[in-house]
Amino acid sequence: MQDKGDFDLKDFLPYLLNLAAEEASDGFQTLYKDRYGMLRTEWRVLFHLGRYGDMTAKEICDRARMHKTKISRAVTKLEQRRFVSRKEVEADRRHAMLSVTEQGRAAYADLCEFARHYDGQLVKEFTAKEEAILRRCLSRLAVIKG
Amino acid sequence: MQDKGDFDLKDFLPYLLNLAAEEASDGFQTLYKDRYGMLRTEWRVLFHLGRYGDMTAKEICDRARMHKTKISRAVTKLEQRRFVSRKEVEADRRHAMLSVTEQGRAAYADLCEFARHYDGQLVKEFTAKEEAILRRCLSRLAVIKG
DNA sequence: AGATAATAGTTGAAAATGTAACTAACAAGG
DNA sequence: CCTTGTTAGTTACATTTTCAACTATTATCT
Repeated sequence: MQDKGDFDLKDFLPYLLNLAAEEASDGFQTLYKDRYGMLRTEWRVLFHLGRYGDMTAKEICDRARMHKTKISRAVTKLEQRRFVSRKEVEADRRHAMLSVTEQGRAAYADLCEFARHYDGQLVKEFTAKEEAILRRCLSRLAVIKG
Repeated sequence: MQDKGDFDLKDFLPYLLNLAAEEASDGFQTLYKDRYGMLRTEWRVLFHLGRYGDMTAKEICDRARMHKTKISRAVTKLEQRRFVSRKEVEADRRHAMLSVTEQGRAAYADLCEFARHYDGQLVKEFTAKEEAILRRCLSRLAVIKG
């Protein structure tokens, strides 16, 4: 360990990111959990459908970077709770087109509203410049491997 | 959603943070997994002991912000693999003081070395200023609730 | 001292996740 | 067509996490 004594977990980005992510998710999590009985995966799926329109599970898979089994289970549960409906595609019956129901759209709107506000709270003590840099760095980290 | 059409998941900090955290953890994860058969919880416990010296499970609990059951199980496994040893405290036999073994220290050193390098890779395309801001923002998010 | 509360840590069951194997539908080459 | 390969999605099983209950030990209050 020679001169490595100064290496702290707080200097280690993966750790910091995980901590920050957990902390930041906490407050929002309780909302979709308690109010709608959703898991994070379910909220993500609902969001993708609500935000980008009808699509198949595969498309969500690619966009959301979630494993297909997670999506499969999330869709099943969202369907049971009547937040999402599925309709087989005539042309290719392997797919099913997923749509948000009325109820789903209401939940989506509510959650988005809160998310928006919540996001604002999270960054409110940062300057505009800090916020911009933070978001930009995160975006790059989220896509590019080290 | 009226005028909320521009609200994207990519603008939502908890999502961005989670994505970035997952992505950033990926490369490092394989190291402690494949080379030492460790889980993330175990690596964290080992790190805390290696970096900050002997302490009880409770202390790790507070420092690392991990649930006590996670730590209990991590310690058990680390002990089985001879990375950590435990010694009852005379004064209060509810506690057990945890220490890193020779073998544990070697693993710790190796992982730290890699972590250090890995961290450098992650930030290498950011400017020094961006990096500083990123770390500072994350540190604050990691502690303060929104 | 004796009853009660608090603390450290463990254990067990339920929920969630990850991995791999599977089914069903389509595609393409012979 | 018919074999082989690919793709979308589901299911089964093992691992991990979470939550609640539990044990053992110490602290506190009267």
